Amino acid sequence: MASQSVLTPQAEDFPRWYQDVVAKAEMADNGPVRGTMVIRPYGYAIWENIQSAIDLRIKAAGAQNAYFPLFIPESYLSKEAEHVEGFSPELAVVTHAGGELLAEPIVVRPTSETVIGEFMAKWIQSYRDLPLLLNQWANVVRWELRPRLFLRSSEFLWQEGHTAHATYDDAAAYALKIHLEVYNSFLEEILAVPTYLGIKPPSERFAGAINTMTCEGVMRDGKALQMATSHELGQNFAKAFEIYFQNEEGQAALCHTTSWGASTRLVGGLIMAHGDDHGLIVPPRVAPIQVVVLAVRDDEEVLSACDRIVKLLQAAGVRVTMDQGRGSFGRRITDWEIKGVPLRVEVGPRDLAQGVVTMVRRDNDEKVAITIDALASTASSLLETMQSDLYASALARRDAATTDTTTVGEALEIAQQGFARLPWSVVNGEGETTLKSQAVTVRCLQRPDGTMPSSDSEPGLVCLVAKSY
RNA sequence: CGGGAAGUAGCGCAGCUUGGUUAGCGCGCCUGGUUUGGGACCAGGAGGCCGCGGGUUCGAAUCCCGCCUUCCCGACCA
Repeated sequence: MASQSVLTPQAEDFPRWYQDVVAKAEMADNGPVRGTMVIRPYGYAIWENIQSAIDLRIKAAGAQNAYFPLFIPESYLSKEAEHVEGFSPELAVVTHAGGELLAEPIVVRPTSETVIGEFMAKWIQSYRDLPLLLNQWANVVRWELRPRLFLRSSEFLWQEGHTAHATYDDAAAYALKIHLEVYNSFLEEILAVPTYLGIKPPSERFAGAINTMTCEGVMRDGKALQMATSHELGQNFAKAFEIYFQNEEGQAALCHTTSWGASTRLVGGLIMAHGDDHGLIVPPRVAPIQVVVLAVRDDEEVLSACDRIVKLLQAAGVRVTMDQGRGSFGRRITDWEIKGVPLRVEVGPRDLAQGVVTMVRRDNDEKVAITIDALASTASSLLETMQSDLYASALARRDAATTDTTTVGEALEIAQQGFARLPWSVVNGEGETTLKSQAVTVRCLQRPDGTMPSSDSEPGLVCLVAKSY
């Protein structure tokens, strides 16, 4: 019997589909306070895999992990004018503690440029202390008016990097290095999500930055999702927090700082970039479970074969779990599909009689019979194939969702379903206002060949516009 | 934060208009049995401060007020 769908089909109602998947795949729940999120073990396991892949790259880029406090004096925020202006609407402020009204309110960090700036000033004495390359894994709070699990929650988890450099060039180069070697590398190689790399137009810049670089993902409904950002902060924060160093000539000089972050939003991006009507599709390299070994029936011969197979896969370094064969077969398949486990190994009497197992790919439902001898090597290579196939199909969708155009009017129409690419000179100014009035924004600026511009004033830039999450 | 809709068992819902036995149904869950190659079946069972607080009333899931939460559309954002 053909199963009726468990999830709302994407084409019928994409946001509903998203919520269904998050709930049914046991990724997350809403917390009791509006906008808060409970991340369930399966969702958290994915996040942990994301974390370790990003952390590895951050360390390779030379930054060190540290931890700064959740509570920030309100006065710190005010030290950088644009920064405080950008963040004050979404701040959570503690006014009472220990049963008393506080003399100075305490802000729950929305990001940590300010506290870290304060300590950079203290720690940096000479050019020999530079560059100072820090990162922290933390939770932050930004009061959200329209929350969505993983995509926008009032409290979320992220990594925020903060660096100080002696020169503008060094700072700009480092922010770009993070953008490419940490974020883009992670997105392509691990999350299998192709993005548009570019810089934000001035209107979309981080509050207090002189340049913001972005990785804009294309979701399956054609909307954009900012998946990671890297900022050049110039000397704005250095001035506000007096981050000076003594240069080789013995003179005092202001540092140039950067900051960059990626959050639990990546989990939402993964869901919306790869998922289909049957549920999640988790790329093998981030999948907490890469292979599920499914006993077709609950009998001794089948189960002991499954046991053997699990051990073979574990020995080959595959993250594998076993489904004991209780309950109906179809039901169990559906459940694993919703969770997006890349490979399913079905083991039943019919397979065993022929000395094989059936291996099924989650992304294209392709089934192959594999001898048990060849199982581990086939699984490993199929996982790698799937990883690159997922990237390739996401890339094909990205390109199919993008249309070149020349006018703001056309761009508006295209942006109802996807991305429009057009000259920045056409949009810059009034065009941007027109787009915004219909919830369409400039996601990023690029050179015509798709590479990163060095600034928004470079001539001949194109922009990508879309609706966004 | 503005406009709309909604909150009844884990999930989806009926009941509310017209207040009145013990608040129902489907799925899921538990027990036993039969099953098992794409959401199985039979029998039995557990599970409810009807979102929270107040009011009206002899009596409130039902009527009134306030708050909280969720969803959709905007403005703000990783």
